[in-house]
Amino acid sequence: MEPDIAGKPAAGKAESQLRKGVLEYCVLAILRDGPRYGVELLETLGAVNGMVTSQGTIYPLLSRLRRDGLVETRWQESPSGPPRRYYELTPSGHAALKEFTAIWPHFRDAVDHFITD
Amino acid sequence: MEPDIAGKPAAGKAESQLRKGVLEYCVLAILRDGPRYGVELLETLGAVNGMVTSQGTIYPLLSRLRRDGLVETRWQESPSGPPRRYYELTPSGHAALKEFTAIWPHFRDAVDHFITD
DNA sequence: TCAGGTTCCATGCATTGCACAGTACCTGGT
DNA sequence: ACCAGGTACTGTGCAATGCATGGAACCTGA
Repeated sequence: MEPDIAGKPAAGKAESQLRKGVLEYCVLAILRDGPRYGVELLETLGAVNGMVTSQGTIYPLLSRLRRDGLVETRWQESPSGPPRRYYELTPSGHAALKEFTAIWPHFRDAVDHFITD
Repeated sequence: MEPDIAGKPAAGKAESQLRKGVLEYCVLAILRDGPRYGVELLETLGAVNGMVTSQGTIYPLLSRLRRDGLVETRWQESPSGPPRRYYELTPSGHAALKEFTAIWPHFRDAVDHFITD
């Protein structure tokens, strides 16, 4: 059992709670640029400050996205290692992402409004 | 049983999930300007686009804040109606708010980075 | 053969927004 | 005096989600 890609064991409580409901759409946004597989998504997320997460988060999340019809998957052999499951946006996934990108600015500005006195 | 202040029964699933972990700090931020009571907080939150919530959300949240020592309360008579419980920040509350205001900009920019291609 | 890295999956817990239901206080009309 | 309606607070139960934990399968290289 290997430790997760993220070196830090866990960020603060606030940061963890912030990800709720946002991580899902960040994944959809990444998939907008083309198909990705699990570990690749982890790396892309971890490259951005404050978005580090772990396999225990990403795989259940991807299962939910698949269950809800927001992504489709296909297996592909890896040049080294076990086969990879590539995730790709469905029309529903595109729609969900579009809906979020419409809501997000309002929400972001609302929080800014309260935080900055 | 009266309906909540918010006219709209419920926003989309995304908007609801967005509030998780943020509402708590918005409340702390409002309390930074001075003591407020429950319904007053509901009105202040509802005045900002995307932050509408209900009593079923705010009162359990306030109970948690009190349990965790982030706020203190005192009862005060109302000019018309039942007595009001006023909430006020403790030093721990100020510290938690300060921690969040330090994290939020990074998180906000991270989401923006993914969303805006 | 076997140790280690890579990739995936499933289970269980804590947190949190919210719907729903209930209690208590005050005011004003009859 | 009585009661309807508004104000304000409280508690319970559910669903969604991040995450820790454990594990299985595949490949490479010593």
